[in-house]
Amino acid sequence: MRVRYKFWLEDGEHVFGEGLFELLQEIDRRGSINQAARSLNMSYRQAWGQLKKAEGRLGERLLSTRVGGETGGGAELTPAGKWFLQRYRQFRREAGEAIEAAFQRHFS
Amino acid sequence: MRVRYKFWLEDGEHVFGEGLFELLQEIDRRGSINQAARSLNMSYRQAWGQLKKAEGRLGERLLSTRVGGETGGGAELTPAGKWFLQRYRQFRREAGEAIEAAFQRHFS
DNA sequence: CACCGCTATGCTGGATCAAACATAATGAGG
DNA sequence: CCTCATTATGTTTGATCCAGCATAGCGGTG
Repeated sequence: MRVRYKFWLEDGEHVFGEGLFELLQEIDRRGSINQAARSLNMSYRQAWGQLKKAEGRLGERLLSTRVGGETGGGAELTPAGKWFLQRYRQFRREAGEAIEAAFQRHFS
Repeated sequence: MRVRYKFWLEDGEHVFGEGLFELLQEIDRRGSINQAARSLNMSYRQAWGQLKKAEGRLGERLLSTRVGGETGGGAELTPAGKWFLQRYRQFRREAGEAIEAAFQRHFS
């Protein structure tokens, strides 16, 4: 038996969660939505939809994108995107550890 | 912006979570699945299904039930049910508080 | 013996959420 | 001007979960 969990940020509606976190992280690393999506084993369509929705709800751009050109185009995080990514990474780590610790204390 | 979260216990599959917790708590308080379900604003059908599934996966009875009689019947927690209820209540509180605290630290 | 409140289940239609498919457009380079 | 990798969307199909309806049986009580 083990504990599972998920958390996310809301502002009325779902705004930022695990999926978006991993996606941004991978885009930051690889420089394109497409490659990030593939590396996370999801479709470009899905990744793009998630990003679009989040940006709409945040009222803020997370990515700046380019179309065409040598590499076909690409994406990189805006300052707001980077801010979220880092904040969330830290939060996520601490929250996850706390949950695991509480689980250990009470079960097992 | 606020944080939302859920957690649950798995043993391969989902075994015990928020829904079941509230349900057990209410059954413990009221002495019947039916009344517990109504007070939680869910159908008896739904409550019963949840309980049944959980018991199946745990391989353990959480309730002992009576059918017929003066009050029509009723349900009360087995020792295993009480054990889960109390453990989970404590775990849940601590985990929730830890998550909120981490959220405060990193956002807001 | 009819009634009441409860346990105990089956079934079916809807609703929501994800996956798959399709297509347009961009801009550097051969 | 054609190819290539990418952004950018619409649409459609499928799958899965949830809600509501229906029904049966039990055992006190009036």
